[in-house]
Amino acid sequence: MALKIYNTLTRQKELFKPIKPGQVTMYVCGPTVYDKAHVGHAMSALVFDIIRRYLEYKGYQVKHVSNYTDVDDKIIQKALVEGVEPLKIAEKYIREFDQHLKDLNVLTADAYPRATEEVDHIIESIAKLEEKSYAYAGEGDVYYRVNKFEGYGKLSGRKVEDMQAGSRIAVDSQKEHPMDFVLWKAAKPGEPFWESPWGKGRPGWHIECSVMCLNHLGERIDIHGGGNDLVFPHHENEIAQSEALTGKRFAKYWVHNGMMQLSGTKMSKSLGVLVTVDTFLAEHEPDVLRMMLLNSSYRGPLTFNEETTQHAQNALERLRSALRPARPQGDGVRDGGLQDQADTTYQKFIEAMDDDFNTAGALGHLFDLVRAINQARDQGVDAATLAVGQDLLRELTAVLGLTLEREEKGAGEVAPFVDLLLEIRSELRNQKLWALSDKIRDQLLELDVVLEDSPQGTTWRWK
RNA sequence: GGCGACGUGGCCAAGUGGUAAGGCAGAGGUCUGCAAAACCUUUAUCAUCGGUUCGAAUCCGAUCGUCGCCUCCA
Repeated sequence: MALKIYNTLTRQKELFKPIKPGQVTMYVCGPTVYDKAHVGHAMSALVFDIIRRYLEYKGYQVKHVSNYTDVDDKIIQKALVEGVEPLKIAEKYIREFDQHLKDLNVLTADAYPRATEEVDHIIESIAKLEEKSYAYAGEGDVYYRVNKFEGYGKLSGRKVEDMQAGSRIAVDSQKEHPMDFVLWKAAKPGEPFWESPWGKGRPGWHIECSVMCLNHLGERIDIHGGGNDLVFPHHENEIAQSEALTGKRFAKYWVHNGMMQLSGTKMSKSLGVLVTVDTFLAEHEPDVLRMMLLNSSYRGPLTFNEETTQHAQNALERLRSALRPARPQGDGVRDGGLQDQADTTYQKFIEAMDDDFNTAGALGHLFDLVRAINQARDQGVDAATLAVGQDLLRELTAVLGLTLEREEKGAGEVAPFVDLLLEIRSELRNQKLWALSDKIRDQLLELDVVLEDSPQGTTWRWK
C-alpha cells in the first residue's frame, strides 16, 4: 500500500517518495511567540504530529524540526508596552507553548530552533544572496529581488504582475519592486539588534525558516508544513530564498493545514478572535481537541464551538467504551467474529490513512471495530478473545496520538474500597433493599465512580 | 479585482462514474428492581441549473453561497 500526500505545490495528491528511502525530513513552521497560543496553533502542531506518527508507523525514520520566531515587530512592541526585554517575552511564551505540546501529547521534535540563535547563519545566507544578486541593500535594510527568481509564485499560484495590480501593497521607497521583501531589517533606536555587514539590525521573517531548515535538515527536505495562511507570502518567499541559495529544489511536499474557525471567521491573534490553549485545557482533556481534528480533514477549515467540542468528547467516550473489560464470569464464548473484523479494520484504516491522512475515514473504520468489540462483550466472550479487538484498537488509536486510557487518580489505593462497597451493595440488592443500594450508587457517582450492573455482576469505572 | 479551497441527513463527516461509511443528537426496542452502559431497529438522493454518459454526489459548464490568501498570522 502506498501513501499519497496532497502537495500544495502541484495541487494534487502525489505518491509519497522521500528523498532518501526510509527517511523523512519534516520542517513545520511554528508560532511567533508574542502572546498566548490559541487552539489554532495547537491544531497545526497536532496535524503534523498525526502525520509524523503515521509516517513512523509506516516504518519511516522521521526527522522533525519546528521553529519559534522569537524576534519580530510584535514581540518588540509587546516588550515596549510591558517594559521588559523582548527576549524575555519570547522566552515566556516559548515555555508555555512547550508545555502545551506536552499536554497535548505531541511528540517532541528533534529540534526547536529559534531565529535569534541562528543570526550568524542568517547573515551568511543573506550575504550569499547578495553575492548572487538575489538581494540588494538600501539604507541598512536588505531586500530580496523577486524578479530575479524565476519560479516566484509557483507555490501560491500567483503572478508578480497580478499582485502588483492589487493596490494593498504599500510601496516602500527603498524597494526596487513592490513585491520585494525584506531579508534584513535595520534597527530603529531602542530595538534589539545584531551587528551585520549592513549595520545594526535583525533578520526578516522569511529568511529564518530557510536558514534553519538548511542548517537542521539540509538543502532539500521532504515535507514542509504549516498553516495554509502561510502559503503566501511566507512559504513562497522561503522557496525563493532557499532555491536561490542552493540552486536545488527546496521541499518536495508542501503540506498545509486548514484554519480553525470561530464564529464564522479564522481564529486569529491579530483579530482577537480566539480561544487560548489554556482556556481549552482548563475545561477539556487534550484528546478532545485531537478528536475534533481527526473527525475532519486536516486541509479544510474546522469549526470550533461548544457543539463540535461536545461531539468530540462524546465520540471519545464511545472509543473508550470498547476498552472496558470482558464481563466478569463471562461464559467464555469464543471468537464472535472479532478476528475478522480486526483484520478488516486494520486494512481499511491503513487504506484511509494512506489517502492523504484521511483521519475521518480511518476513525469511521475504528468505530466499526468498536461496535464489534462491544457486541462480542455482550455475547460474553472471554478477556483473551476480546483482547484481539482491543489490542488493535489501542494500537491504531495510538497511531493517531489518542491516549484512551487515562491515568486514573489513585485508582490503585481506591479499588479495594470500591470493591468492598460493591460487595455490600450486592448483598443489599439480594435482599432487595433498593433504596440503600441506590444510595451507594448515587454517592459513588458523585465521587466520579460509575457503577454498571449486569446479569453477571457489577463493574465500576471512573466517570 | 486576482489566486485558491469548499457546499453530502438536525450537527460533524467519509465516499471521485454503478443507486449514499461512521460519530453525535433524536425516536422505538432488548437487558435491568430502577438506572447507566452496551446491543438491535430507524432518519438523506448529495447547493441550484444545464451538459457528457446506459448510468454521476462523483466528469464538464454556469449560477448562488461560505471560507482562506493577496498586510502580520498555525
